[in-house]
Amino acid sequence: MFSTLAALAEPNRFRIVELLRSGPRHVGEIEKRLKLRQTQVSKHLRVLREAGIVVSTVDAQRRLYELRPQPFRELDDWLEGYRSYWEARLDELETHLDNSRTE
Amino acid sequence: MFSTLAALAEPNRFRIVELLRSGPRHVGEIEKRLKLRQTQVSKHLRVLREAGIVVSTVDAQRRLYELRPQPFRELDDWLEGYRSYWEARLDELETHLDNSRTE
DNA sequence: CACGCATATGCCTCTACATGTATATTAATC
DNA sequence: GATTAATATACATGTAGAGGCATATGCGTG
Repeated sequence: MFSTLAALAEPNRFRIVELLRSGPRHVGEIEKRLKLRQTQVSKHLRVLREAGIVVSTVDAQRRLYELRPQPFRELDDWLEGYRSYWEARLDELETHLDNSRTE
Repeated sequence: MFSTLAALAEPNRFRIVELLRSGPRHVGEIEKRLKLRQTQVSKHLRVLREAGIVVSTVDAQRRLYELRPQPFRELDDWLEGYRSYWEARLDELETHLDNSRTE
């Protein structure tokens, strides 16, 4: 869970994930689309791979990267525990806090 | 969104959030329950506060910290965009990837 | 108003990580 | 088999962040 969150917390990795949502991509595609250096892309993909967020499949001399659903499911499962919490407060719109808020 | 993810990616902050899920707590309570130093707790709470994950209300010389629902809703909304993605693959169980997986 | 309790902040250190540059690896092509 | 394309890795550098320690701030109580 931590590795998932940490991986997604980095802006460029987040962009990569968002791009991969539209379908698998080669490293070179990611590089061009997001205007990143090749080494940056490879390194970020490594972090994403080690976090289980993507998998790569060999495609000739290139590699195709693709999202794995599992970490997203896990995140969703974790959030599930908070859903009751925030849904209970939907109507309040947090106005009861705005009065005495510190910041 | 990044500040939310970054805040949650830190293990001790994650524990604080998990603790607060059961209800608002004072700093001292968090300190004892999670066996952290007071300054650690205060600093982590600051990060969580700046990320909009918690709010503090003054309670005499103490401060009561409480979760805000909004960041969780935002995370959920973001995940929503991936739900169709992973639900489409629920049946496959990713077996089609295990064959050629690189790692 | 002096003291004590609860919490926040400043400073220091250490480690982790993001980037850049150079180079290694692997596969396709001639 | 030498060359080129696609990707990965090693090394160096800068910077942000987490923890520890000391101290400041704020509030209540005597």
